[in-house]
Amino acid sequence: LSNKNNNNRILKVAIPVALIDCFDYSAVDNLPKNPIGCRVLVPFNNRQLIAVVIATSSTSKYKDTLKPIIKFLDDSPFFSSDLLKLSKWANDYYAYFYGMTLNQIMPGFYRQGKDESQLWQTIYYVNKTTKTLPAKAHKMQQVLNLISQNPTTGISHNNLIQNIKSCTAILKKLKEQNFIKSDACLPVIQKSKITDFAKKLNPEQQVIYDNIQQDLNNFTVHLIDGITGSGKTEIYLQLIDKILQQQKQVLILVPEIGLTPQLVQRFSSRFATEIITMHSGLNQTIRATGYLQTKQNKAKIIIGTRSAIWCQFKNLGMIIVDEEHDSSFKQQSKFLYHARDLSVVIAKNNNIPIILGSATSSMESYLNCQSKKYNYHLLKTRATKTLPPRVTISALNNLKLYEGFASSTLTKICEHLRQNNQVLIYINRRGFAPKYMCFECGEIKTCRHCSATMTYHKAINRLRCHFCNALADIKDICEKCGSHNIGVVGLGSEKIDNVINDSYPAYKSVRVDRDTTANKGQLEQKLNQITTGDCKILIGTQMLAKGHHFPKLSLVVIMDADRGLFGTDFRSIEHMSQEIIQVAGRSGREGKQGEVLIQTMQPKNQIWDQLFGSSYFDLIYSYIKIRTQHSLPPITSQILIRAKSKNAKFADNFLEIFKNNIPHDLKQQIRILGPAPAPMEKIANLYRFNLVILCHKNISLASFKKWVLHYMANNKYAKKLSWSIDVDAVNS
DNA sequence: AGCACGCCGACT
DNA sequence: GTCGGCGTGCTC
Repeated sequence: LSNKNNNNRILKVAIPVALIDCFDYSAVDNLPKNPIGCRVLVPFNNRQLIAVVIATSSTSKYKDTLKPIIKFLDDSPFFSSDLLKLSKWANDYYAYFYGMTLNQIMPGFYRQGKDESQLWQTIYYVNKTTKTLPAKAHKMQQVLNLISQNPTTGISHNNLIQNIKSCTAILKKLKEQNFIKSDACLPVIQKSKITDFAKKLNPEQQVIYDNIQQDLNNFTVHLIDGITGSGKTEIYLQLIDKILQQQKQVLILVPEIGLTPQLVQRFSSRFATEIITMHSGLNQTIRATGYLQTKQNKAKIIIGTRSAIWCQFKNLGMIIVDEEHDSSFKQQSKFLYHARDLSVVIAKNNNIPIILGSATSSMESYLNCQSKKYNYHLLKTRATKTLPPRVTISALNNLKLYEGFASSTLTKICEHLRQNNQVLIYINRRGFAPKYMCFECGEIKTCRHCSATMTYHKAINRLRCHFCNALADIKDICEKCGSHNIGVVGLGSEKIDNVINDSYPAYKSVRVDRDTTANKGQLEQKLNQITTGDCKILIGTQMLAKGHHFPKLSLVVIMDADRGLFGTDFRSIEHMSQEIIQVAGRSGREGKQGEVLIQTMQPKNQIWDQLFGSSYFDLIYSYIKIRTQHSLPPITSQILIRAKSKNAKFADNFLEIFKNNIPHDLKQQIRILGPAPAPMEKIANLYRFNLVILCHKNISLASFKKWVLHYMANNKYAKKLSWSIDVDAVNS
């Protein structure tokens, strides 16, 4: 083995720079037994960078100019061959630079060159000894007693200093005098305790469970299309149980873990096993520890957000992607991967089942079911025997509104509150009012840096841009025409909150939006207030629409359902449908039938019938027809090429020249739209332009992507603006 | 990507 | 005379 290594002393490494080729270096000292996948520190230009060995070789075309590496950072591969294979595939599919891809998927802790020894904890154990401590050594005795309480497992340093302040010196003394010994190891995951038991599945759930359960040892993709409250999670839980019995690991992906503490709680109350969470809210050390625990097969259930797919599983048995339609599975910067789609690749590589679940499944998944790539499972009754909510379409036409509310809406809210139920008022817009307008000349205050109107925030009595966060002072005179007839237009969550407090002073309300709920602690506290029934009226933006479970909620009011009906993006009608179905699903659980009230200026629009009169599948099917007519995704594959620059013309020209440079043979297979300004043309002083590439689904774009990457890496204008290649973009 | 080098204009 | 703007080239 070492002979073989000696003949392959040239290392091909992937370096985190925007360059396509890997770089060759010579290795001086002994190589690790298996160098491929190890991190190395290399000299690069005038810098030192952390790179990853992806191959060894006996030759290099840079033979004469090879530099030696500085050192190996691992003595065994940090990246398994499985992860190298997956990341290479993802890198090529999403058209990125491999060195940067590897850098991105590495936990921050390891990206900084640290290694696992820095994650170890010191554990103290008692030594069997006949010696006794001096009678006066109270603190020593106290520390020793605490350590003695855990004779077999020992007690960690961290745990000790939490219990007894500043005992480091004492510990040292105890160790010197042989009263205790210490050992270093990874933190142990506390097994969760079972406090909740499996519920009997209803016939519909049972059929799905049986179907999936009969083939748990092969690659299969299942879509569970189940309305809110239909009991998808119970099916997941019972399937997970099966996988755990096989001693295998389970990965559960959720859109935003910080927003769903209830979900983690639900999982940990059902299994006596090692459960960890993986998301960006954790600090680097905790995250790296979880990563290692997963790699060592010590973590059995991994609940995480999109980045959790880059964990190295030892014995993965199943993947679950909850709320699979959610666009937060798509990374929006740098390496633009889709965690749901890559999960399917991971399942395939591991020959294991994967379950996608949602009440508002994505078009992509429906299409894959239609083409029999995925297995389709429908859950159409609520598991708790609660009737689906009663839906009222409330026409606002020609009505005199009270601060955005129809009087019938206010009456309805009263009715529900009197019955001691909770009411949710959904307004997908934060701030007090989205516009500040001159009623004389119609001038609307826009952001200096963005092509957006500024939102009035009453709490600070200033205008704020929701795209770049810029602030502006209120002027009581129009800058354009000098009129004093100037003020706010439209509704935001802050205003609704004010109106509700004035209208229903007897009932406590809570507002959940990014302005009032900046950190996770606040959200959890507010969710608690809601669950205990302390608050009667909930006012919220999207934050409240996702995945939460409010047992006492009986009425959902959707203030402004028309927004999104005529969006610029071809996906906006789909997103609006998902949003309304998701928020409507919050009402009526635990046996009570809920009610949903939709305020609209378009009561005759057929969308309301489609949304609530038929299945979500039928609705999506009607959208699919439209996409088919226009050859839009997901009927076709799409690549979005973005360019942004301080100079609008420059970004526009850049894409135009790019378009004209596409080789003829590659042009044959694609359709090009644009370049055109992005829907939000200017954000933070940068002008954004898009070029859309569309292509028939069964034509490979691999060579096109490769060409684009080469073009960008070698084009001198590409360095003067910021560009991205977004494969399967979820927004424009 | 990120950094050095080098060329040019505008300040002490 | 020098500071710093950014255009260009290079990385095994």
